[in-house]
Amino acid sequence: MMAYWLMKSEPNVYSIEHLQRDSSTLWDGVRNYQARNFLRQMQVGERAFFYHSNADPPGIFGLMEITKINLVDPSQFDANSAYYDPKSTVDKPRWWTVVVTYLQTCTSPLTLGELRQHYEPAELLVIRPGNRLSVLPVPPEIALDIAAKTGLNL
DNA sequence: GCCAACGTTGGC
DNA sequence: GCCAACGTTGGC
Repeated sequence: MMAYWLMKSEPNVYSIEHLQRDSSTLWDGVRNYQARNFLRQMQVGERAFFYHSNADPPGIFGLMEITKINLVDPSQFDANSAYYDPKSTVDKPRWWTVVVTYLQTCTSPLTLGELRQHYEPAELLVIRPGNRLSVLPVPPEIALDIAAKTGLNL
């Protein structure tokens, strides 16, 4: 079944504009087991909303496609990386990720405040108070509704 | 296995 | 910059 996702990035580190310029990128650095488990569920061709976190305003700014899956995140082995994990080994990696490809930038972004107005925290995990996951599923009905509101073609 | 201390996330 | 929420670590 086709699933929809939401993936967070801080725009001063890596924004939807960066992804548009790069076309594709390896989504590395996720170091939370629950988020990693969602990454491992992703299938080629699925869509993910690009969410700007720690931003003004925070919200959904674009759309991308999952183009490569089940990749070992190389930054876990790189002692010079901020994402280095000394407990991870090449034989037993802990962290996997995907490659995402740019599809679209929102004609009108959906801010966190607007998401809170339209949806329920029980349905849309990103608006749950205290939520800290950087990779989250979005129920298909909500994904379609978000696409309609933001001018994105799923 | 418990839990206090600590670190990180991310909205405001 | 503050701080609440939450995950992880490590002593016991």
